[in-house]
Amino acid sequence: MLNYQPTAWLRNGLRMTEQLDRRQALVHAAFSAIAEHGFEGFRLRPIAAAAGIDHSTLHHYFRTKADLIAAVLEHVTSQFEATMHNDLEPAARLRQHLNEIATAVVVRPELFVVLDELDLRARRDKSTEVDIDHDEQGWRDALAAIFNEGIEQHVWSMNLNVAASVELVIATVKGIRLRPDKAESVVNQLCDLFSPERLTHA
Amino acid sequence: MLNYQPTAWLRNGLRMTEQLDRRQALVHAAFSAIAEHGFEGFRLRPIAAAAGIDHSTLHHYFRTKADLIAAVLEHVTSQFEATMHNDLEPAARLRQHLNEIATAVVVRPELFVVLDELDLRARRDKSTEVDIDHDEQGWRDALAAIFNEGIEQHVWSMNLNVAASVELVIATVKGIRLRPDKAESVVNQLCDLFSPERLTHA
Amino acid sequence: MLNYQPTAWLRNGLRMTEQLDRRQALVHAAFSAIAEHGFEGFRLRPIAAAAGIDHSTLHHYFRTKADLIAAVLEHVTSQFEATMHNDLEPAARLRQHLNEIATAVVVRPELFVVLDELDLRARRDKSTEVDIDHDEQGWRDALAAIFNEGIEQHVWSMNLNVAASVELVIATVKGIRLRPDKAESVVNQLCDLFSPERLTHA
Amino acid sequence: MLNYQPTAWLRNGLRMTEQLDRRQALVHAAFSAIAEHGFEGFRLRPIAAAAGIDHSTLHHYFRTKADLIAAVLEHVTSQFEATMHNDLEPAARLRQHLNEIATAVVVRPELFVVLDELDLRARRDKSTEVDIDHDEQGWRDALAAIFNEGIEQHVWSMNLNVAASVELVIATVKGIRLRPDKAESVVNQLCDLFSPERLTHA
DNA sequence: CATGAATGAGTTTTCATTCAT
DNA sequence: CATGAATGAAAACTCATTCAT
Repeated sequence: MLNYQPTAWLRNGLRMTEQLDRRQALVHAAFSAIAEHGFEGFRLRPIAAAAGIDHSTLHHYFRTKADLIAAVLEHVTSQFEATMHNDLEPAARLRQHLNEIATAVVVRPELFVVLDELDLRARRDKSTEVDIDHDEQGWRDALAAIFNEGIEQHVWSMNLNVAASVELVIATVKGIRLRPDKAESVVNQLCDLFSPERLTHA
Repeated sequence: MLNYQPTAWLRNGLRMTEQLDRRQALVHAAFSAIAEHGFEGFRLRPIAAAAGIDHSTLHHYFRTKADLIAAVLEHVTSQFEATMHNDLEPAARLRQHLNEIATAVVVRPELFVVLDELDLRARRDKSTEVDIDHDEQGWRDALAAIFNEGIEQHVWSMNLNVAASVELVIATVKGIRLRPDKAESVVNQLCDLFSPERLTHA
Repeated sequence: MLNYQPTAWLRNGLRMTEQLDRRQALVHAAFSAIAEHGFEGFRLRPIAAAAGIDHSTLHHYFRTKADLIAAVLEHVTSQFEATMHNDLEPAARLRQHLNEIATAVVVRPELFVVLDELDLRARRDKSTEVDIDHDEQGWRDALAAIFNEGIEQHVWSMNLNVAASVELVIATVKGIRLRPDKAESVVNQLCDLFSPERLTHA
Repeated sequence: MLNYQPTAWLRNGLRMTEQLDRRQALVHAAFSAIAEHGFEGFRLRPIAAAAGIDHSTLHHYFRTKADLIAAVLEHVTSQFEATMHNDLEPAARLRQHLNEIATAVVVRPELFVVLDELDLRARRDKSTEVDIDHDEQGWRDALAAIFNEGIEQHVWSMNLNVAASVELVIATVKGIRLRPDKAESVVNQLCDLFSPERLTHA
């Protein structure tokens, strides 16, 4: 049961499309181009054209191609200020969080496509790696908090390997990013496996 | 508990580096180049140079860049004739299979890096998509067989969503592909969640 | 009796060689190259070099080779805004017109060489064909006007096949284009055959 | 009234298609390729393929591309051993000859297309020029004979400029080569202009 | 005679970037 | 800010030709 009401982080994304200055227009055009053609086919001229300016003018806003890519990366990570619902109990919070992600994968697939391109790129580009890692750490911490709290509240057994569970969630989300049609069922299956009724009895 | 003894499929892969003709040399060079620089920086001249031939001779073996990429794709997928241990009981088979993958991610990370590049590329290139999908379907079927057999043998509850479980496993593996250091703990955590002692009591 | 005073259309052509901007310089260089080596040996690099620019800069002015050829074609056809001397009586007008062409063949043979190359090329290139045909139609009409007027004024017999005569003139001119040394005598011979004193008595 | 019965020279051409050895097959393939794509697009590989051999084997038969072209030229000129009907009176002979050419232009247009390509090429290639000129000289002589005989027999006035008339005929034929649909009416018009009834009275 | 492999010089075209205006 | 012009390095690909087998 996907919730098509975009959450805070998605509204944030949509709001950006209004009142954007030229710099933002370029970042958006670049973002879309990467989503569509990947970095392999990422060229500056079409970006400038999409923003309605000459391709040499683009260099006024971004000195080099790398600078533009950095801006796109920043744009993408800024979209992931996910809202954790701290009022919910841990298991529900995990489910809610994963469902929001699944929804986002369906509603804004390009965001995840570009993220994947950046993830792959991070292997060759240190600065990309740093930014991505920083962003990911926040997520990692939030997930760890859920599990730790759950263990504290005896929702989950003390034997639960928190670090491994966090990485499992992250890996699953990353693996499902490019398959929107399967996102919902996969996160549900994962939540079911983490379901307290089952695990606490173990 | 990583098993550093490469399995059949990995030995196969390693054996390939000996006694290779020119065509294979080119595929290998291309494979390595993609592993290192991704498709973004994938150029033909260095490939030819690495194989010790003139760049125009490369076109004697592969008419176009796309042809070479197709050969790389084939090379990569041919490495994944994973051995399923059908003698083991389902849960152990799943664990064994995932452990082998985790091992492979550590031992031959480039294989998974290139696979990831191809996965991303498949979004823009139909023929890549077809080949990848075909390959993935075999995997999907093998995993489904594990779960179905497990349910039949009452290892897992009849309520287990087989399709979703299969996709969860696949997503997890894909998500962990680029993080070798976390591969083992993540697959173990996933296997634990699928562990019969827990699920059958639910 | 060649008249070496270039007519309006030739002067126009000669004037073009002064004060030309880069685009024109490229068209001129291309024109000369085609005149000298034909399309068979027509390469872009020497054109750029002749215009004193890098060969990549050429693409700034003409996106493709075909674009440059189109510009050459336009340049060539623009040289043929032949002046018909409507004040003369039909037979004299025909003679005058053909003499001007004969003169031009001698004075600017390259123009006719390139035209011939384009004529042959038109067989394989639709857009070239369209432009050439359009240009030729103007000529055809002007010639038809001469003959029709001549018949009206009883200079020529009503039995004169106008269409065939027009085509005969055109064919003759085309056939003589590459033989400047024979141009004068051929057009004179043709005019003599069309000479009224002879034909009206028939 | 075109005569669609091929004359000796055409039958000759058709006979060639039977019992041809590999060398001839290559020449034929080259001829067709030039007819279709001109020298601009004339490549050896497709020729070899059309003859069913490897492209390097082609060099066994023709050391260089130029050698193959020379063979094509020879093939083409060999097709023009036009039969002059010396039994006819001069004017009829001219008409008969031109009609045969007009027919040929319609029946075997490729022959004339290639001839035109060669004509243009002769401007840059001395050996082509020599062969073409030699061939043309035979034609020139035959035409001159017609006119001279005609003058002798008082068919045409002594004032007729034989050389100019010969060139006029040649120019007309060359000019009409690429326009088969107009060939008949043009040669008829030319013959009419040379018609004795008219000219002798002048 | 036939071929597959190899080459080297060359083709058009692209693209990020710079710079003068 | 904005642009058109220019560049240089490089891209993929082509092709006539040679040579060993």
